[in-house]
Amino acid sequence: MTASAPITLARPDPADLLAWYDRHARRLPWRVPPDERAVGVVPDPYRVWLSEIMLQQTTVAAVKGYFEAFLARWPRLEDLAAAPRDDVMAAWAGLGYYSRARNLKACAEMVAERHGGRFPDDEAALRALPGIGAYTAAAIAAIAFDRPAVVVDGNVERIVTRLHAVETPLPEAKPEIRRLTEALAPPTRPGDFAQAMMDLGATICTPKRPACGLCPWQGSCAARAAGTQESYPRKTAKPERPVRRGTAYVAIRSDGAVLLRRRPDKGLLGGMAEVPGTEWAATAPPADPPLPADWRRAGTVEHTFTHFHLILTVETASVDAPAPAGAWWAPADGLADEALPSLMRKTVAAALSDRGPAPGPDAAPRRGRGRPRKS
DNA sequence: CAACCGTGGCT
DNA sequence: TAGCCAAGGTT
Repeated sequence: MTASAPITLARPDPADLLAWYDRHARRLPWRVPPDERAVGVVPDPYRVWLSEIMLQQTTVAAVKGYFEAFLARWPRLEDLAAAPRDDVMAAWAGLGYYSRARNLKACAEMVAERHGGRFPDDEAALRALPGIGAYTAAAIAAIAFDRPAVVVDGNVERIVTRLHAVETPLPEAKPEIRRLTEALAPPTRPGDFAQAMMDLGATICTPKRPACGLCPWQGSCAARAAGTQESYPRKTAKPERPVRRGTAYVAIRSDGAVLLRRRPDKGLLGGMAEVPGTEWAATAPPADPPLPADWRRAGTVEHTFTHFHLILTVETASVDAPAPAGAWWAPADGLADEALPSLMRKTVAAALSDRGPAPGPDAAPRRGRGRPRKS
């Protein structure tokens, strides 16, 4: 339900937003800016798709380096389709939500084989590809092909619930928000309109302390009129995160190599590499070292996932033995090329730093993204 | 359909 | 600084 707005509140005009976008569009590596688009420059669907997958639940700041690294290494869709899956997983390491990387690879292969290397331009066909849901299908259709698709993401939800002071909490409010967005969308420039909404949400209509004084719709916003903009969108309370505990074993060979294994494809960190360890449970599981050795405690690593907090006891030992079945020794200078998620990088770093002063090139705490280097 | 699935930037 | 939370998808 929507609060009744004062009659002095003008209806938000999409033309005002597009005019704002023409002047303030962010320049992003995957974007064709409005002045170029107006002159007939068309976006590369491969880049639009790659950026949209990376941007799912992920900030622009975190994506930029990865996007550029992927594009440099796999400039075209066929390159990505032909790449070894482990290379793609390793390049994705640190970005999170690793099913995206698995689906990215599967999608590239599917488009290469079943669509002749060209992305389809309609929502239904896009929606059928792995890793592409309702939002991403609409975003690619609108941005890459300028098709009149209605794009509803977190930015749009925030903007629209503020404009109309929608009292229904998310996710209940989604159908209502979609109707309001459809009513708002202009018949022209669907790609620019979608990107304008995202830029507005990212730079003006921010979750906290929105810059309403700079907003092209400041005279049309019910929440702004009431001074309650920060309270939208309403959300149902999130459950608190339980704690899980486990032990990780960092075996270090005399040449510095580290023992790794692969996690199963499904579930948490699926398809990624890890050091051997116990299960993670509410009560610490019993010790289960991968090899007989003189294990000693190297420290503790804490890591917060989306739905639980992990406290990992790190044990380490010097081991010179063949790798157990299913595991392998990763050379010390090759760890950067392994598909190690951030948790496991922290875990290995804890063991190496405990091991004493032999600070490798990256024993120091990483600032910014430590991951996306070259290759 | 609610639960599951990561991480780092920013306040 | 400790939370908060981001251009969602899949099952």
